[in-house]
Parts: sequence; C-alpha cells; structure tokens
Amino acid sequence: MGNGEKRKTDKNVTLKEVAQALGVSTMTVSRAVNNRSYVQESTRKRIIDKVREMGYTPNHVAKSLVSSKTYTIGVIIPQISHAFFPEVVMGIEEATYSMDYQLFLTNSGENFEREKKAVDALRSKRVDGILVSTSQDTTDYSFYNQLIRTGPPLVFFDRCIENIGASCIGVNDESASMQITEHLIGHGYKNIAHLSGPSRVTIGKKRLDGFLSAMKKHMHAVHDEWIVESGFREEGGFKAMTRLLDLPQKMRPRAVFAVNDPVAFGAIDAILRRGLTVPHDIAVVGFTNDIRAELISCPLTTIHQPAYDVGKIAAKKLIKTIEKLNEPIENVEIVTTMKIRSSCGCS
Amino acid sequence: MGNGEKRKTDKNVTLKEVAQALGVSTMTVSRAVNNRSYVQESTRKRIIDKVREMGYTPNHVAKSLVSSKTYTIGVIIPQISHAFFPEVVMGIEEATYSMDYQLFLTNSGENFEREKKAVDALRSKRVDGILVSTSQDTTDYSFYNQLIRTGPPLVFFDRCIENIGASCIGVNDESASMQITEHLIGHGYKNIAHLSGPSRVTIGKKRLDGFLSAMKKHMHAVHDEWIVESGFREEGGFKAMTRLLDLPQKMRPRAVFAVNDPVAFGAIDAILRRGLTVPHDIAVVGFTNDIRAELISCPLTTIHQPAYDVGKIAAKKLIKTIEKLNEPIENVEIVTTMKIRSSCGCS
DNA sequence: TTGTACGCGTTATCAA
DNA sequence: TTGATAACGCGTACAA
Repeated sequence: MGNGEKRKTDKNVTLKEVAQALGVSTMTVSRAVNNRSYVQESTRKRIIDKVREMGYTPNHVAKSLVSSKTYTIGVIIPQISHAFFPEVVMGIEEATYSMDYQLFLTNSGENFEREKKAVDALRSKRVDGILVSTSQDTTDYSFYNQLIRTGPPLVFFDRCIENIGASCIGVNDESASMQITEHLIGHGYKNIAHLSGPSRVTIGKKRLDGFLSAMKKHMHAVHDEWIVESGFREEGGFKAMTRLLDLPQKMRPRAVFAVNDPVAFGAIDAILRRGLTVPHDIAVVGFTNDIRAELISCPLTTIHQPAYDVGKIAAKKLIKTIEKLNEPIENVEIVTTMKIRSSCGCS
Repeated sequence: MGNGEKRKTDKNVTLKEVAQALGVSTMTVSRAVNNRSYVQESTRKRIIDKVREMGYTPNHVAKSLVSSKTYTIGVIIPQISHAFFPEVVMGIEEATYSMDYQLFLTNSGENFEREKKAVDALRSKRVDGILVSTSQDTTDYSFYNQLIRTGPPLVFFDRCIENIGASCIGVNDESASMQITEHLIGHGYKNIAHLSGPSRVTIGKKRLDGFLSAMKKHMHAVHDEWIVESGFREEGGFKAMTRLLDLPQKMRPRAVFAVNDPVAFGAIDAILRRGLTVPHDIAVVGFTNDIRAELISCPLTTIHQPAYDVGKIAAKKLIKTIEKLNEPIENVEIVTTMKIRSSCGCS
C-alpha cells in the first residue's frame, strides 16, 4: 500500500494570499475579482491571472456572513416518490438556476416532525427563503405562524396553509374537482364517492369542496359513507376503496373521484382484486395526471396539474419576495386541464 | 394601502445578544448551547431559557467560517426528468438526513457547461463534498482531474469517470447487458442491434461492451449499422430506431437492446409508427426498469437498477470520505436483476 | 486608484 | 467554571 500520492492541498486560496503573492492589498484583489470600478486595467489583469493560477474561488460562506445573504433557498417536499414533486422540483431548479440561487432539497416524508427539523436546519443554514408543501400530518399552524413572523420569506406550493401571511402557488383545485365531478354526472353517474385527502390539508379540503358543490348543484345525495379519507398514497387509496367495496351492495358507489392519481391507482387495484372491472362496474377518476395515468390498462381520466409551472412560479415568487421590499402576498391558482380517458367510461 | 402590519424583525438573535441579556460572556452561552462541559448547571439552565425566549438559532454560516465545514454536500444530476434520478435523489436524501447533512440539488440538463458552472457554485458555497453523475456531453476529463486534485471529496454515481481518483457507485452494467443480450440470444434472436449511449460516458461504453461480448461469445455477427448512438433520451431512441428501420429489409435487426428505458420507449414509438409491432416484428429490451416499463401496452423486458440504493450508498460513501482520513477509493457495482416481460417475445 | 481598520457570528485558546 | 482575545474570509467605509 505504498502511498505515493500527493497530499491534497486542503486549504482554499484566499483573497489575502493572492494579494500577498502580488504585493497589493486584499481590497484591490477583492475589487478586481468582483469587477468593481477603480481598479487600473493593468493591475486588474495581473490579479485575474494570478487568481486563475492559484485557483482562487470566492468563499461564499464568508461573503454571506458579512452580507447576511446566502443566495440559497430551502425546499421542503412531502414525498419525493410521488411523481408530481420531482417535476415541481425541476421547475424550481430552473428558476433558481436562472436567478443564481442554490437550492437545498429536503423531504419530510409526510411527517410533520421531520418537516419542522428541516425548517430548523434550513434556518440555521440561513437560507434566504423557504418553499414548502406541507406534509399530510401538518396540523400545528402556530409553527408556521411563528415562522412567517420571525423567519425568512416563505412561499407555500401545492399544499398550502392559507391566510396565514404567506403566498400560495397551487392550482384551481376546487373548480377542477367540480369540473371532473360534473363530467361524471354529465355521463349519468349519480352515486359517486370521494376518496379524500386529509381535510386539514388545503388541497384535500378544496377537492372535497369541489366534489360536494358539484353533487349539490345537481342534487345528488352524498352519503357519509361515500367520503372516505385516504391520504395521498396508493396504500391509502387501496384501503379506502376496500371500505367502499365492503358496503352493502345497494350502498356501493357507481363511480369514484380520488383526491389524486396515486390514490386512484390504489383504488383501481382494490377494485380489480375483487374481480370487478373499471369502468364497467365502478368508474374511477383522479387528479394529478401522473406519468402512469395514461399507461395503465384502463387509462385514467384525471386533471392535469402543470407541476413544472407550479415549481417555477413558486420559486420566482419566493425570490421576488426575497429581493423586493413589498412584494404582495398572493394566492396563485394555475389553471389545470381535464384529461378524459377510459377509466370514467365516458368515451 | 394602509400598512398596519408589524415590520418583520429581520435580524437574527446572536450569541452575544443572549449573553448581554444575561450579563455573561458569549463563550459561556456558546458552551451552554453546544452542550459542552464546564458550565454550571444553574447558569446552563438560565441560558437555555433565555435562548428559547429570545428565539436564538445558531448561525451555521458563522460556524462554517471558523470550522471550514458546512455539513453540506452538492449533488449534480444530468436529467431530473428521467425517473431514475429522482429515485437516486431519494436515496441520497435519506442518507444525508440520517447523517445530518444538507443537500444542494443541481441539474446539468445533460449540458457540460452547466455542469461546470454547478461545480463552481458548489465549491464557492464550500460544500464538504460533491456527488456527480456526468452529463452526456462531458468530455473534458481534465476538468474533473483538477477538481479531484484540488477540490472537495467527490464521488461519482451511475455515470462515472473511472480511474481518475474518485469512487464510483454504479451497477453491474457490463454483466447485466451481457445477461439481457444472452437472454435474447437464448430465445433464438441472432440479428440484434444496440441503441447505444454516448461511448464516452461509462455506462454507455459498458453496456455496449456487454452487448458485444455476448454477441461474440455466441458468434453472432454485429454489423456496424447495428450500433447506433442514441443518447439517453426518448427522442434519441426514436431517431436511432428510425435509422435502423430505414435500413434495407435484409439488414434490419430482429431485436434491439436499448441503452436505457427512455431510449427503448422512443424506439418502440418509432416501430409502432411504422405499423410494425413489438415483439412480433422487432423485439425490444431496455435497461433501468423505469416506472413505465411494466405499464406500456407491451411491457418492457429490462434490467432493474436499484436507484434508491445507488443514491444511498453513494451519499454514504461520500460522507465517509469526508469524515475519515483514509477512506479508500472504490468502484462499487450494485447488483441488478432482469425483469422479463413481453417486449422481448420470450414468454 | 489603492490601502487600512473594523465588523459579520462563532469557536479555540489561554488566562483568570 | 468563566471570560478576553484572536481568527475564520470578506466587504464597507473611510483615509491616503
């Protein structure tokens, strides 16, 4: 194990070292490096050359300490595995890249404790702002209340806490839910159930409300048993659908609107395992337009959410909030489109 | 525009402020906050209370400046949109979370210039280490050569530059490619083409080599026209397949091994648009086990890459390299499994 | 045009 | 057990 390799020069080159090598002051080097005026062209050139030669890289840690600005934002997402979120992250990344920020990615795994830990870590890292989509068991609004009052700028995306003093970038959840429910109604379905998200999460509440409005508008009864809380994941959809399937035959719904596509997939799985078919026995629609939606054996009718745009707009909004003094607090609803496929039996 | 809202107290509380409020020195507060010894239990208690009351959060920027340690790693991925990478990121996130690091996510978009910019930005942020999967047009090894010599610890994952002084965490690309090619051969296929990744990217080279070895071993001819460079994305797969389909009938391959699943999807698309079918006219196999692989109308035979594990192991390796003095440089090959479905016509 | 002094928030070190 | 001082690398404010 002869170790003939050169020891790595672990220390980074500093302005001062460059300055000493050149016999000028640190400030002159600083000015040259940052393209400030009041540097003679000749010395600037000497300095830039030396900087290259010595492999100097500016130390943003030190810069941040004096400027209390890190050009960094923190992103907290609830589930990397739900395909919607990576696409949101793409949009965020695009915005941060073009505006010269860096992005800390954290994942709460739908767990509020982990979400709080992430917030604390990000604050300690002195991020300039935070982008959050709340976990499904985030209940303690006072946490965000205080964060918004005392912490860095914050923007919610997709899953928001509204009217708490932060902007929210999402989609038209309520009207889209109404639209897709009415689509079912328009094709003759009357007994429609809803696999709902946790009602304390905005999008869960809004999608439920949209569903209920549509049913009410068309004067269709909604039995209590037809609103089943499923969470946001496949397993939850499977379980919730199982409960519906266990209802007495007469009470069983003829169609199901799931709060999102993963839940719809779980529900479809439950239906098929009972030996029933979609949409013949039970029609199913979702919300998201997950990449799998059009590929499954009975392609899923759903609402397309422009995830990339949500991310990009949210990140831009956050950065504007960081950089401008009086950027207004807004609730932005990006418009969705309905994708009609065969799972609703409407074609 | 009445602005009745309270101005946000933008300044963070510092150790010094806590100290002054208590009439002790900064050091004592520092010691108490960091659970060091030599602090009287009574004063520790007073301090902790005050810290809570004033809402103090440690400033990691300042900490990092003195310790030159940021507990932060940078991750550079080539394509967020390829489903493989978000899953890798999940694994990385899991590891960083459990080891108390934060993760900067950057996306090169398969562009080497952007990749270099990302590296520079990460270095300026003084990350403790970097995790890279190279872009498909990364050619300038000297860049990484220098980075490895003068920069922070670096670990490659999936797409590596080997024997350059950094660890590489990937899968058994060559043997798996050989395996899936032999699977085709074993079912009677002789005229097999390969849609290859860029040969300068390790995984492109290795998968090609595995393919060639298998063909050679079974003494099947490989015409030059049957090796078509496709890149790593669907469009590339579509184009490359089109070239194969444009060959004179007698030269047309009977089966195709694509460098990854997106390319296979593009190829299948091209085949179907010609009015041909898979696997009846042309069999197709891929590599990745993308989430869509089993869902498409003719489910894809492919190699399952444990993306989550790749990410988790790579991040752990990097952090060990950061924290230990003499962590060895390794090439880790995680074992894949073949998923046989109908696209190869072997069932 | 260039240089000097100081401070950002924290910790290591040494003194009390 | 506690405190004073210097240092981390840089930029602001001012002086030369």
